[in-house]
Amino acid sequence: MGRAPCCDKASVKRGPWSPEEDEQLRSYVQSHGIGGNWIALPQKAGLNRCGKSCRLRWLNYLRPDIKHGGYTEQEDHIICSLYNSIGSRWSIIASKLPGRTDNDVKNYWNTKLKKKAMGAVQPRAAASAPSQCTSSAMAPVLSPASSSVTSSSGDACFAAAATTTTTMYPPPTTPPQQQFIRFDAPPAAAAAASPTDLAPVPPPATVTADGDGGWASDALSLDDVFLGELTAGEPLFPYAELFSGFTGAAPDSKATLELSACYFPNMAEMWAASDHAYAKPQGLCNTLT
DNA sequence: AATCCTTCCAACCGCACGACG
DNA sequence: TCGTCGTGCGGTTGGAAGGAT
Repeated sequence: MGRAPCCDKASVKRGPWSPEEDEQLRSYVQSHGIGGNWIALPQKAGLNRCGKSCRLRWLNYLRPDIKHGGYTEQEDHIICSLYNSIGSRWSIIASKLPGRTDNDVKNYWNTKLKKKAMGAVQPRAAASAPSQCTSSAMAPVLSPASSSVTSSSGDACFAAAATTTTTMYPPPTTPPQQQFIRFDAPPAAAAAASPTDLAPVPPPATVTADGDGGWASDALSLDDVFLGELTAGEPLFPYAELFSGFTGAAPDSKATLELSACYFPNMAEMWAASDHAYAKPQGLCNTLT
Protein backbone atom coordinates (compact mmCIF):
# COMPACT_ATOMS: atom_id res chain seq x y z
CA MET A 1 0.00 0.00 0.00
CA GLY A 2 1.60 3.22 -1.10
CA ARG A 3 1.45 6.52 0.61
CA ALA A 4 -1.36 8.88 0.02
CA PRO A 5 -0.27 11.80 -2.14
CA CYS A 6 0.49 14.99 -0.28
CA CYS A 7 -2.25 16.79 -2.18
CA ASP A 8 -4.84 16.28 -4.85
CA LYS A 9 -2.82 16.90 -7.97
CA ALA A 10 -5.93 17.31 -10.04
CA SER A 11 -7.26 20.19 -8.01
CA VAL A 12 -4.12 22.22 -7.38
CA LYS A 13 -2.40 24.47 -9.83
CA ARG A 14 0.89 23.25 -11.24
CA GLY A 15 3.56 24.68 -13.45
CA PRO A 16 5.23 28.08 -13.39
CA TRP A 17 4.35 30.49 -10.64
CA SER A 18 2.76 33.81 -11.50
CA PRO A 19 4.04 37.04 -9.96
CA GLU A 20 0.79 37.28 -8.03
CA GLU A 21 1.30 33.86 -6.50
CA ASP A 22 4.86 34.74 -5.65
CA GLU A 23 3.75 37.86 -3.87
CA GLN A 24 1.01 35.99 -2.05
CA LEU A 25 3.40 33.37 -0.78
CA ARG A 26 6.10 35.87 0.06
CA SER A 27 3.85 38.14 2.02
CA TYR A 28 2.30 35.24 3.89
CA VAL A 29 5.61 33.70 4.89
CA GLN A 30 7.06 37.04 5.87
CA SER A 31 4.14 37.86 8.11
CA HIS A 32 3.31 34.41 9.48
CA GLY A 33 6.34 32.26 8.85
CA ILE A 34 5.96 28.80 7.46
CA GLY A 35 4.36 27.63 10.66
CA GLY A 36 6.17 24.33 10.54
CA ASN A 37 3.66 22.88 8.15
CA TRP A 38 4.03 23.34 4.45
CA ILE A 39 1.10 21.09 3.69
CA ALA A 40 -1.30 23.39 5.45
CA LEU A 41 0.35 26.59 4.29
CA PRO A 42 -1.20 26.94 0.83
CA GLN A 43 -4.69 26.88 2.23
CA LYS A 44 -3.84 29.43 4.89
CA ALA A 45 -2.12 31.62 2.35
CA GLY A 46 -4.99 31.32 -0.09
CA LEU A 47 -2.87 29.58 -2.67
CA ASN A 48 -4.19 26.83 -4.86
CA ARG A 49 -0.85 25.05 -4.79
CA CYS A 50 0.63 21.89 -3.39
CA GLY A 51 2.50 22.42 -0.15
CA LYS A 52 5.60 20.88 -1.61
CA SER A 53 5.41 23.26 -4.50
CA CYS A 54 5.13 26.20 -2.10
CA ARG A 55 8.10 25.00 -0.13
CA LEU A 56 10.19 24.57 -3.24
CA ARG A 57 9.23 27.95 -4.58
CA TRP A 58 10.09 29.63 -1.33
CA LEU A 59 13.35 27.84 -0.76
CA ASN A 60 14.64 28.05 -4.29
CA TYR A 61 13.35 31.39 -5.43
CA LEU A 62 11.51 33.64 -3.02
CA ARG A 63 13.62 33.24 0.08
CA PRO A 64 15.64 36.35 0.90
CA ASP A 65 19.36 36.40 0.14
CA ILE A 66 19.04 33.95 -2.71
CA LYS A 67 21.66 34.41 -5.37
CA HIS A 68 21.10 33.32 -8.94
CA GLY A 69 23.85 32.84 -11.46
CA GLY A 70 27.11 34.72 -11.37
CA TYR A 71 29.11 31.90 -9.89
CA THR A 72 32.62 32.87 -8.97
CA GLU A 73 35.68 30.82 -9.69
CA GLN A 74 35.99 30.10 -6.01
CA GLU A 75 32.46 28.77 -5.92
CA ASP A 76 33.25 26.60 -8.93
CA HIS A 77 36.23 25.32 -7.08
CA ILE A 78 34.24 24.51 -3.98
CA ILE A 79 31.53 22.75 -5.92
CA CYS A 80 34.00 20.63 -7.85
CA SER A 81 35.95 19.71 -4.78
CA LEU A 82 32.94 18.79 -2.75
CA TYR A 83 31.29 16.92 -5.58
CA ASN A 84 34.41 14.91 -6.01
CA SER A 85 34.53 14.19 -2.33
CA ILE A 86 30.95 13.56 -1.34
CA GLY A 87 29.16 13.16 -4.63
CA SER A 88 25.82 14.63 -5.52
CA ARG A 89 24.82 15.68 -2.03
CA TRP A 90 23.69 19.03 -3.23
CA SER A 91 22.20 20.22 -0.01
CA ILE A 92 25.53 19.82 1.74
CA ILE A 93 27.39 21.47 -1.09
CA ALA A 94 24.91 24.32 -1.22
CA SER A 95 25.22 24.81 2.51
CA LYS A 96 28.85 25.80 1.95
CA LEU A 97 27.83 28.42 -0.58
CA PRO A 98 25.91 31.27 1.04
CA GLY A 99 22.89 32.27 -0.97
CA ARG A 100 22.94 29.20 -3.16
CA THR A 101 20.30 26.53 -3.14
CA ASP A 102 20.74 22.85 -3.72
CA ASN A 103 18.63 23.06 -6.83
CA ASP A 104 20.67 25.93 -8.17
CA VAL A 105 23.96 24.23 -7.49
CA LYS A 106 22.67 21.02 -8.98
CA ASN A 107 21.55 22.78 -12.14
CA TYR A 108 24.79 24.66 -12.36
CA TRP A 109 26.76 21.49 -12.07
CA ASN A 110 24.68 19.58 -14.58
CA THR A 111 24.66 22.32 -17.18
CA LYS A 112 28.09 23.87 -16.85
CA LEU A 113 30.54 22.56 -14.33
CA LYS A 114 30.23 18.93 -15.31
CA LYS A 115 31.23 19.73 -18.86
CA LYS A 116 33.99 21.90 -17.57
CA ALA A 117 35.24 19.10 -15.40
CA MET A 118 35.00 16.57 -18.20
CA GLY A 119 36.94 18.86 -20.44
CA ALA A 120 39.57 19.11 -17.78
CA VAL A 121 39.79 15.38 -17.28
CA GLN A 122 39.84 14.10 -20.84
CA PRO A 123 43.33 15.26 -21.85
CA ARG A 124 44.95 13.71 -18.80
CA ALA A 125 43.07 10.47 -19.17
CA ALA A 126 44.20 10.15 -22.75
CA ALA A 127 47.79 10.94 -21.96
CA SER A 128 50.19 8.63 -20.22
CA ALA A 129 49.21 9.44 -16.72
CA PRO A 130 50.93 8.66 -13.48
CA SER A 131 50.17 5.22 -12.20
CA GLN A 132 47.24 6.21 -10.03
CA CYS A 133 45.65 8.52 -12.54
CA THR A 134 44.05 6.06 -14.83
CA SER A 135 40.86 6.80 -16.58
CA SER A 136 39.07 4.41 -14.30
CA ALA A 137 40.31 6.37 -11.34
CA MET A 138 38.71 9.45 -12.76
CA ALA A 139 35.44 7.73 -13.32
CA PRO A 140 33.92 8.72 -10.00
CA VAL A 141 34.18 12.32 -11.00
CA LEU A 142 32.41 11.88 -14.25
CA SER A 143 29.69 9.56 -13.23
CA PRO A 144 27.23 10.13 -10.42
CA ALA A 145 29.34 9.55 -7.40
CA SER A 146 28.21 7.46 -4.55
CA SER A 147 27.62 9.17 -1.27
CA SER A 148 30.48 7.26 0.23
CA VAL A 149 33.66 7.84 -1.66
CA THR A 150 35.95 4.90 -1.46
CA SER A 151 38.39 5.63 -4.23
CA SER A 152 41.81 6.36 -2.91
CA SER A 153 42.85 8.33 -5.89
CA GLY A 154 39.82 9.87 -7.48
CA ASP A 155 40.29 13.27 -5.92
CA ALA A 156 43.90 13.42 -6.76
CA CYS A 157 43.36 12.41 -10.31
CA PHE A 158 40.60 14.86 -10.76
CA ALA A 159 42.68 17.64 -9.37
CA ALA A 160 45.64 16.55 -11.42
CA ALA A 161 43.61 16.70 -14.54
CA ALA A 162 42.37 20.09 -13.59
CA THR A 163 45.86 21.45 -13.46
CA THR A 164 46.43 20.49 -17.05
CA THR A 165 43.91 22.93 -18.34
CA THR A 166 43.41 26.62 -18.22
CA THR A 167 39.70 26.39 -17.74
CA MET A 168 39.60 25.51 -14.10
CA TYR A 169 42.99 25.94 -12.58
CA PRO A 170 45.98 27.50 -14.21
CA PRO A 171 48.82 25.11 -14.96
CA PRO A 172 52.17 25.65 -13.34
CA THR A 173 54.67 27.50 -15.38
CA THR A 174 57.60 25.38 -14.27
CA PRO A 175 57.92 21.72 -13.29
CA PRO A 176 58.45 20.84 -9.67
CA GLN A 177 62.08 20.67 -8.67
CA GLN A 178 61.94 19.06 -5.29
CA GLN A 179 59.21 18.02 -2.98
CA PHE A 180 59.58 19.41 0.46
CA ILE A 181 56.23 19.16 1.96
CA ARG A 182 55.25 20.17 5.42
CA PHE A 183 52.03 18.99 6.89
CA ASP A 184 50.76 21.44 9.34
CA ALA A 185 47.68 22.28 11.26
CA PRO A 186 45.71 25.30 10.18
CA PRO A 187 46.07 28.12 12.65
CA ALA A 188 43.39 27.76 15.25
CA ALA A 189 42.34 31.33 14.76
CA ALA A 190 41.97 30.83 11.07
CA ALA A 191 39.89 27.76 11.58
CA ALA A 192 37.70 29.56 14.05
CA ALA A 193 37.29 32.45 11.66
CA SER A 194 36.32 30.21 8.79
CA PRO A 195 33.48 31.80 6.88
CA THR A 196 31.77 28.47 6.66
CA ASP A 197 31.44 28.33 10.40
CA LEU A 198 32.49 24.80 10.89
CA ALA A 199 33.05 22.15 13.40
CA PRO A 200 36.20 22.52 15.46
CA VAL A 201 39.33 21.15 13.91
CA PRO A 202 40.99 18.31 15.76
CA PRO A 203 44.62 18.98 16.49
CA PRO A 204 46.67 17.33 13.80
CA ALA A 205 50.26 16.28 14.13
CA THR A 206 53.05 18.05 12.40
CA VAL A 207 54.69 15.79 9.89
CA THR A 208 57.71 16.75 7.94
CA ALA A 209 59.10 14.97 4.97
CA ASP A 210 62.75 15.33 4.35
CA GLY A 211 64.22 15.87 0.97
CA ASP A 212 65.12 12.23 0.48
CA GLY A 213 61.58 11.09 0.57
CA GLY A 214 61.81 9.72 4.07
CA TRP A 215 59.99 11.01 7.05
CA ALA A 216 61.57 13.22 9.63
CA SER A 217 61.54 12.61 13.32
CA ASP A 218 57.94 13.53 14.08
CA ALA A 219 55.95 10.40 14.68
CA LEU A 220 53.34 9.50 12.14
CA SER A 221 50.06 8.27 13.34
CA LEU A 222 47.26 8.02 10.82
CA ASP A 223 47.16 6.27 7.55
CA ASP A 224 50.54 7.66 6.81
CA VAL A 225 51.12 5.24 4.04
CA PHE A 226 49.16 7.48 1.81
CA LEU A 227 51.04 10.51 2.96
CA GLY A 228 54.22 8.66 2.31
CA GLU A 229 53.22 8.32 -1.31
CA LEU A 230 53.71 12.02 -1.60
CA THR A 231 57.44 11.79 -1.41
CA ALA A 232 58.54 8.20 -1.27
CA GLY A 233 60.48 7.06 -4.30
CA GLU A 234 58.99 7.74 -7.68
CA PRO A 235 56.36 10.41 -7.22
CA LEU A 236 52.97 8.96 -7.83
CA PHE A 237 51.43 12.31 -8.24
CA PRO A 238 52.81 15.78 -8.84
CA TYR A 239 51.54 17.40 -5.68
CA ALA A 240 53.90 20.30 -5.84
CA GLU A 241 52.67 20.98 -9.33
CA LEU A 242 49.12 20.62 -8.23
CA PHE A 243 49.32 22.96 -5.32
CA SER A 244 51.35 25.52 -7.11
CA GLY A 245 48.64 25.39 -9.70
CA PHE A 246 46.04 26.21 -7.09
CA THR A 247 48.00 28.91 -5.42
CA GLY A 248 49.51 30.37 -8.52
CA ALA A 249 52.90 30.30 -6.87
CA ALA A 250 55.87 28.90 -8.68
CA PRO A 251 56.76 25.50 -7.25
CA ASP A 252 60.16 26.31 -5.97
CA SER A 253 62.49 23.89 -4.30
CA LYS A 254 61.34 24.80 -0.85
CA ALA A 255 57.68 24.88 -1.50
CA THR A 256 55.87 24.63 1.77
CA LEU A 257 52.32 23.56 1.68
CA GLU A 258 49.89 23.68 4.47
CA LEU A 259 47.58 20.76 4.50
CA SER A 260 44.90 19.91 6.94
CA ALA A 261 43.74 16.91 5.09
CA CYS A 262 44.64 14.02 7.21
CA TYR A 263 42.14 14.14 10.01
CA PHE A 264 38.92 14.59 8.17
CA PRO A 265 36.77 11.74 7.07
CA ASN A 266 35.87 13.40 3.84
CA MET A 267 36.68 16.33 1.66
CA ALA A 268 33.74 18.37 2.83
CA GLU A 269 34.88 18.45 6.41
CA MET A 270 38.44 18.93 5.42
CA TRP A 271 37.62 21.82 3.19
CA ALA A 272 35.31 23.30 5.70
CA ALA A 273 37.87 23.25 8.43
CA SER A 274 40.59 24.82 6.37
CA ASP A 275 40.80 28.48 5.76
CA HIS A 276 44.24 28.57 4.34
CA ALA A 277 45.49 31.32 2.19
CA TYR A 278 47.78 28.77 0.63
CA ALA A 279 46.94 25.45 -0.79
CA LYS A 280 43.44 24.16 -0.43
CA PRO A 281 44.06 20.49 0.18
CA GLN A 282 42.85 18.30 -2.59
CA GLY A 283 42.51 14.60 -2.84
CA LEU A 284 44.23 13.53 0.30
CA CYS A 285 41.46 12.25 2.44
CA ASN A 286 39.56 9.63 0.63
CA THR A 287 41.80 6.86 1.80
CA LEU A 288 40.48 7.55 5.25
CA THR A 289 36.85 7.23 4.41
C1' DA B 1 12.54 34.08 -42.23
C1' DA B 2 11.84 29.49 -40.82
C1' DT B 3 13.26 25.48 -38.76
C1' DC B 4 16.02 22.74 -35.96
C1' DC B 5 19.10 22.13 -32.16
C1' DT B 6 21.10 23.12 -27.77
C1' DT B 7 21.24 25.14 -23.35
C1' DC B 8 19.36 26.45 -19.17
C1' DC B 9 16.58 26.26 -15.17
C1' DA B 10 12.15 26.13 -12.69
C1' DA B 11 9.33 22.73 -11.25
C1' DC B 12 7.85 18.06 -10.54
C1' DC B 13 8.32 13.30 -8.91
C1' DG B 14 9.22 9.69 -5.90
C1' DC B 15 11.89 7.93 -2.26
C1' DA B 16 13.99 8.08 2.42
C1' DC B 17 14.00 9.62 6.90
C1' DG B 18 12.57 11.30 11.37
C1' DA B 19 8.81 12.58 14.42
C1' DC B 20 4.80 11.31 16.43
C1' DG B 21 0.78 8.85 18.08
C1' DT C 1 6.58 -1.93 17.18
C1' DC C 2 4.04 -0.21 13.56
C1' DG C 3 1.73 3.02 10.61
C1' DT C 4 1.08 7.75 9.21
C1' DC C 5 2.53 12.23 8.21
C1' DG C 6 5.49 16.07 6.97
C1' DT C 7 9.80 17.26 5.29
C1' DG C 8 14.11 17.04 2.80
C1' DC C 9 16.60 15.44 -0.88
C1' DG C 10 18.33 14.04 -5.46
C1' DG C 11 17.01 12.75 -10.09
C1' DT C 12 14.46 13.98 -13.93
C1' DT C 13 11.49 16.56 -17.01
C1' DG C 14 9.44 20.13 -19.85
C1' DG C 15 9.41 24.37 -21.87
C1' DA C 16 11.40 28.90 -22.77
C1' DA C 17 15.20 31.23 -24.83
C1' DG C 18 18.91 31.68 -27.71
C1' DG C 19 21.99 30.02 -31.32
C1' DA C 20 22.99 27.56 -35.57
C1' DT C 21 21.83 26.18 -40.06
